[in-house]
Amino acid sequence: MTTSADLKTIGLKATLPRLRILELFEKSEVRHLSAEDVYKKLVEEGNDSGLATVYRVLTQFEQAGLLTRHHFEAGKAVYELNQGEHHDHLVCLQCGHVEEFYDADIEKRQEAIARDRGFRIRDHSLHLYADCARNNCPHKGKA
Amino acid sequence: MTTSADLKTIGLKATLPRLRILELFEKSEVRHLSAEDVYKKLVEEGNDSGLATVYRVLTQFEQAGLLTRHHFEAGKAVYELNQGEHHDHLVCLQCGHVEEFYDADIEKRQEAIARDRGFRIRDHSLHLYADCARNNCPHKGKA
DNA sequence: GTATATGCAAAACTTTTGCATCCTT
DNA sequence: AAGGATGCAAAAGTTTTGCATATAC
Repeated sequence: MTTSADLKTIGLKATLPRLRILELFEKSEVRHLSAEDVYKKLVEEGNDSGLATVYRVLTQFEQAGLLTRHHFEAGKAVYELNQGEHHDHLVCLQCGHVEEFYDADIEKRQEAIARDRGFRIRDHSLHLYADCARNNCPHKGKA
Repeated sequence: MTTSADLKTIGLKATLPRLRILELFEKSEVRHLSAEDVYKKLVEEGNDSGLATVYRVLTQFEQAGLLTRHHFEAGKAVYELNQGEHHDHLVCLQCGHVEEFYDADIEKRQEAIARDRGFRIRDHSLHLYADCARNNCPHKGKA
């Protein structure tokens, strides 16, 4: 749980929109949310909120390291709570479900590849796009 | 080199815009081009071209397997010629230069990870974002 | 009280679509 | 000749920005 103090620590005033957006990510079952997703949820909850503020807050949170931004294959960005542990993404093309994974071997190879070429990795993204199951997508039919 | 015949093979008429765009990718030093990049180059060359056509053609070429689309971290898509050999990308955050690489170990691990979870990989993207060298970016200073 | 943040509306960008005209086959 | 392709303009979708008002400290 993130508190007002945490926001101040990163140099941001603990305003209502910021607290609400953070809480939303912390309580959401769906980890990856777009600006539009966040905006809609805020509106559903009542209390007015502006889409522009959502974009501004998401950007600030990303710069502060609270959220991580991804682009996947769609034309818009999605954000997820940054909980320290790095992971990559396995995205089902059929139902859109996202699973996360971490593989130490892959991480090591990436480091080695960059080092061999004289690069220092700052960030990376690995997305596997796949079909999760035949007709009955376990995440679609939730069976 | 791609010819009119190749376009017909994939069910597309060999029109001037399509031939010009394909040639552009084949002759370009920069492998990754956005729709806007392509459009500008066509305009520079003379002969009128519409941005809408560029988008349509790029999409068709991608569906036909001639081009591959990537999203990197910017808000727009870039395309590159699909020359058969799969590869991943190492992008320099300082100078924007893109190097390509292929690592069999990583490919194998990806397959294994997806298989373990019951997924079948259709596509994937691995992007390493890094700094290529200290001040004198080899690709910036071309030294 | 002051500086910062918000909300609204307008703008900037990327991409898509409708439609009359043009070009390839 | 016929159907698909193009170009223009308008629209749709995402993200940014200007500015007056409201809020946190």
